[in-house]
Amino acid sequence: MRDRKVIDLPSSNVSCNECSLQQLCLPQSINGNELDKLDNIIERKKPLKRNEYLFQVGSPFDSIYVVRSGSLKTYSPTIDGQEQVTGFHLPGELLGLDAIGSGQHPCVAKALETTSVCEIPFESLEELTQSMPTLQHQLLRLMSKEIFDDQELMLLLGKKTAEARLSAFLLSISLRFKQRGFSSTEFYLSMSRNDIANYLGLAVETVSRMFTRFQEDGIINAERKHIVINDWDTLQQLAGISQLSEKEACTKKA
Amino acid sequence: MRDRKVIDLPSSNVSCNECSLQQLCLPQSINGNELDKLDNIIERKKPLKRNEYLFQVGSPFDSIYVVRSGSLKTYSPTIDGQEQVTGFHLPGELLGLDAIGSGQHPCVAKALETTSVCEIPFESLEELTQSMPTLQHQLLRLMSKEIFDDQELMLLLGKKTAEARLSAFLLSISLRFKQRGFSSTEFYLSMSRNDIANYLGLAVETVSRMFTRFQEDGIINAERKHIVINDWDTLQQLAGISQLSEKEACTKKA
DNA sequence: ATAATAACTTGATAAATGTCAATTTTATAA
DNA sequence: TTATAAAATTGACATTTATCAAGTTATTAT
Repeated sequence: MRDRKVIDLPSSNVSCNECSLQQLCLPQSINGNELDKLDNIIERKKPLKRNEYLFQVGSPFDSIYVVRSGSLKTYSPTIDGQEQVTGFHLPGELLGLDAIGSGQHPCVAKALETTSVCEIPFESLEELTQSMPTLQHQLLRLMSKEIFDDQELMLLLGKKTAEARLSAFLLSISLRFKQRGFSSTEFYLSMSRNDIANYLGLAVETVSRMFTRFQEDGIINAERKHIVINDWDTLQQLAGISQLSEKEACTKKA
Repeated sequence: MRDRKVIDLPSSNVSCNECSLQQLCLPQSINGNELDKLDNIIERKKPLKRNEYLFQVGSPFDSIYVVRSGSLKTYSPTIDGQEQVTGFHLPGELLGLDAIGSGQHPCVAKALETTSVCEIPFESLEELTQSMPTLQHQLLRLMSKEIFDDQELMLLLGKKTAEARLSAFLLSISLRFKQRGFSSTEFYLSMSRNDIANYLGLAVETVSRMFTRFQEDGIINAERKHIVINDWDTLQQLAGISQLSEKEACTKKA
């Protein structure tokens, strides 16, 4: 996938100003002087290696995080020792918004590959939003989007067949790669089949079978984590969700 | 249930100051002078009758809403003409937070009974939060809580048996009644079995059978919408640990 | 490079839940 | 009130997906 990227992912010390993720991130639609202020409160942490944790369940909530490069999964442990994967997080996406209410992280965030993040201390961010209405608005928008996205997933989990779930998952990933300037038809999945199954509320075996079937039907090519989408239209039909709403929610500016 | 209520639900023209829902609502932890300011931007709408709409899919987003009395359901139409119920909303709970991002309501809000709401124009609210850090913080907290709650539901839909889903649903409703000063062990459900099934990602028939089984096992008394919870502990066990407790429950009775 | 481990795939079987159909009960409207 | 429609329940059956088991392929560590 690396050779297919259209934009460069920000390396560890680039400022918001120079960051290619600006349009997907908090800085969207804030400008020069204000951007510098935001930039000043952001801490750029040293990259996480695969399987390292960004935060654990119960960790005190101090900051929200934005993925700069790489990817993470978040998951909540259940009473009976299982895990429920609640999301995958690609560059430009926020983590930790679910902890503001309680002051503690309700889930674990674990790097799926070498991953670097920006840390945004929440108190400073709140102070900053007091004098920057556009920043506040952007924060609210991003939180709202997360609520909206979660509801889409609820719909998926509640109503859809295994086939539709995997289709929707692949389309979602594809779309998000596209928004980040990568190919939407060929990419590497950083998460395991197990993670995908868990996220979609299915057994690993079911997911594996679906991958095989999609490949047999010529809809995709899947060689382990390397995915090529051959037939976007069929995939959308199978997913049975409105790609419209998804696009609008992601690209439209309020 | 009406004769069991501990607090009075606010009637249509009571101010935030006098409102019994203050501690569950946006005003939480803001005081006198500031409360008046919030109070001033809030519009108290005339009550909705059963089956009337608060907003429709695609309605422009101008305001968020707080339930004063009664209840609503929100649902999203799917591409194939189905509906997915995304939530039930009791007094003190917010609606419309999922529309901030796109500027359009992605779901329908429909009254389940005679229902009155406070309308809070979002622009005014954003302005107000600029000078009221505590109000901003409370808004962020409530949005965060919604994200958190949605993730809980995702977990339910992804991982749990029908038994666990209905248990968790009943416990959730019970808890929310309790927080509002009503009995947590005896209440009326304002939503139909169909709505519950849809919300939980189950067939109506399955929900109906579960109600019957819970009743046979003495866990609850369910006469249509009138619910009495007899055995809270078992219900919690069922909600938490699906596989194990399920077998116990089966051998216990059958 | 090789062994050990983890991830993935595939098949057979079982279990849970959905679907269809019929009936009863409750709610709504004439 | 009675007629009509809607909601809820129950049973029989079908289907999807989970589970169990085995084997294969990749990844990691020695």
